[in-house]
Amino acid sequence: MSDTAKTLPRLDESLLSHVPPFSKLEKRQIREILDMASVRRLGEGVAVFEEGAPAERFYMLLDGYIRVMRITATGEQVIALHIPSGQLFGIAKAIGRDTYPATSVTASEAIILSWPMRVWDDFVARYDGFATETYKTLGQRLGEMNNRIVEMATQQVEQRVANALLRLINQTGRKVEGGIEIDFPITRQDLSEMTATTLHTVSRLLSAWEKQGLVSSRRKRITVTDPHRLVLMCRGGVPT
Amino acid sequence: MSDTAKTLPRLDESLLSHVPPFSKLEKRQIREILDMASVRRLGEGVAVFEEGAPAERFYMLLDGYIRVMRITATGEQVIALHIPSGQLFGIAKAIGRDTYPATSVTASEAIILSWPMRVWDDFVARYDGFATETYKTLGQRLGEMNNRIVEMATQQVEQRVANALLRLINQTGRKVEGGIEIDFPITRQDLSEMTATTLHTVSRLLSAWEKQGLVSSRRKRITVTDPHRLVLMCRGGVPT
DNA sequence: TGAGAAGTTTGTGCCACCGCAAACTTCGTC
DNA sequence: GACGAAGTTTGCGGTGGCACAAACTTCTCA
Repeated sequence: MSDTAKTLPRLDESLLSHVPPFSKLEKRQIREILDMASVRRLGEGVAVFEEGAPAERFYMLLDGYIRVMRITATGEQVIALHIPSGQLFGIAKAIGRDTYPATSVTASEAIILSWPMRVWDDFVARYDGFATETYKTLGQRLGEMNNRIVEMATQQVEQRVANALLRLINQTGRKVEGGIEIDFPITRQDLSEMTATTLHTVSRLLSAWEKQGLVSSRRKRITVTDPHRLVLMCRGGVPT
Repeated sequence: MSDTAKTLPRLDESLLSHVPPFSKLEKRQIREILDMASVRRLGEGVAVFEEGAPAERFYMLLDGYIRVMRITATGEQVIALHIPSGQLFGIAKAIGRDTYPATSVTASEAIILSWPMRVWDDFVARYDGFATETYKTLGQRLGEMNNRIVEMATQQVEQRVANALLRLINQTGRKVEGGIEIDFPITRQDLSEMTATTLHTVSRLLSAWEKQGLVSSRRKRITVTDPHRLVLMCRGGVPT
C-alpha cells in the first residue's frame, strides 16, 4: 500500500550482471532489460501481490527478503517459502498459470524490479540462459517444498523447528559475532507458521534452546550460536 | 524388476495425438517421437526410477498410475503424488536437475514410454507446445504440493484423509455402481503415507465412514459413495 | 484345500502438543 | 516519558491420534 516509486534515476547494469538468470547476457542486453523494468522500494510487511490475482507482472528481488504465504478459508496463514535477493518471483507464466498461486509479502525492507508479464515469452526466447536458470530455481523451490512435506509428515515439532531455523540460516544467514543471525525480522509467530505449530510452542522451544546455548534471540531476531548441535536436534534424540 | 519389453510391434500415432504435450503436433512429428521411444509394460509395485539416481531417461505414462514417493533416512515412506496416464514424469531436466528428486513406483499395472534425457532439449526446441504443456503440468503438481502443505499445517487427520480421498477420486476416479472408485489398488497404509498418519487411524476412519454410508471399501479398493458429504467433512464439523 | 502372506480391524494406555489465559517486555510515537 | 501496540513468556488442563498389541479376513500359490 505505502511506498511506491516509478523508474528511478537510472539503474546500473552491474545490478543484474551477476544475477543467475541474467549472468550470461551482454551489457547491452541487460540495458534493454533494465530499461523495461519498474523499480519499487517497499517497507517491511507489504504485499507485492495476492494469491489468485491475475498475474500481470513478474518480479526480481534486488534486495531484502520475500515471504511466500497462503491463507486458508479460516484465516490461518501458512508460510511456504522465503526468497532471498537475486531471485525471480511471481513467475506464474513459467508454470503455465495466469493467476498467482500464493501471496508474496516483504519480510524486510526490499527493492524489487518488475516487468509486465507480456514480455516473459520474449525474455525466454531472446535471452540465453534465462529460461534454464529460471527453471533451476523453480526446481530448487520444488525440492524445498518436497522436503517440507516429508518433514511435516515424519518429524516432531522440535525437529521441524530446528530444521526451519537451519534452512533459514543457510539461505538467509548473516554472520555476526557469536553465531549466524537470520537476516530479516522474524517473529515466533512466523516461525510457527513455517512449521505447522503454535507460537507458544516455538517460544518454549527457543527458550529451552537458549538455556542450552544453541541459539540466542531478541525480539524479532534470532541468532543460531551452535548450528552443529542444532543439526543433531533435527535427527531426533534429546541431548543432555 | 519383472517384465520389460523393447520397442514393441509398432506404436500407433493415435496413442499420443490426444495427449497434451503432443496434441499440437503433426502426425509425422508424433511418428518421429514414437520411433525414438522405448516401451515397457510393468506390473504393480515396480520402481521406475529411484530418488537420487542420475536422470538418464524421461517418461510418459500411457496407461496405469504412478506413485511418486520419498523415503526418509529412518525408512519411513511419504507419498508425494499420484500421476494418472497421459502425463510425463521423471522430467528432471525440466527443473534443471540431473538426478531424480523422488522415487517413482507403479501403483497399478502400467505401460510407459521413455526417451533418453539427451533428446529433451530437442523436444523442447522442435515440438511446438511441448514445453508449455509440460510446464503447465509442472505447475499443477506444484500447486498440489502447496495445497498439501497447507492441509498438513492446518487440518486435522480426519480432514486430511477426506481431502486425500477426494483428490484421488477427482484425478483417478472411475465411476462404478454406487459411487466413484479409486482406479488403482490402494491400501490403508498407502493412504496413511499420503496424509501423514498411521494405517490404524486411517482404518478407523474408513470404518466409521463406511458405517455412515460415505464410503465402501474392500481390500485394496475404496469407493466413495457420497462425495458431497465427504466434502463437508473436509471443512471441519462432525456430522450427525 | 490348506498354509502362509498380506492387508485390515479393533482395543487400551499414554503423551506431545494445542488451546486458553494472563502477565511481562520491548518498541514506536505523540 | 508515558501510553498503547506488538511481541514474548509461562502456567495449566485437555485431548487427538500415536504406539503397541493381538485377532481377524482376504488373497495367493502350491
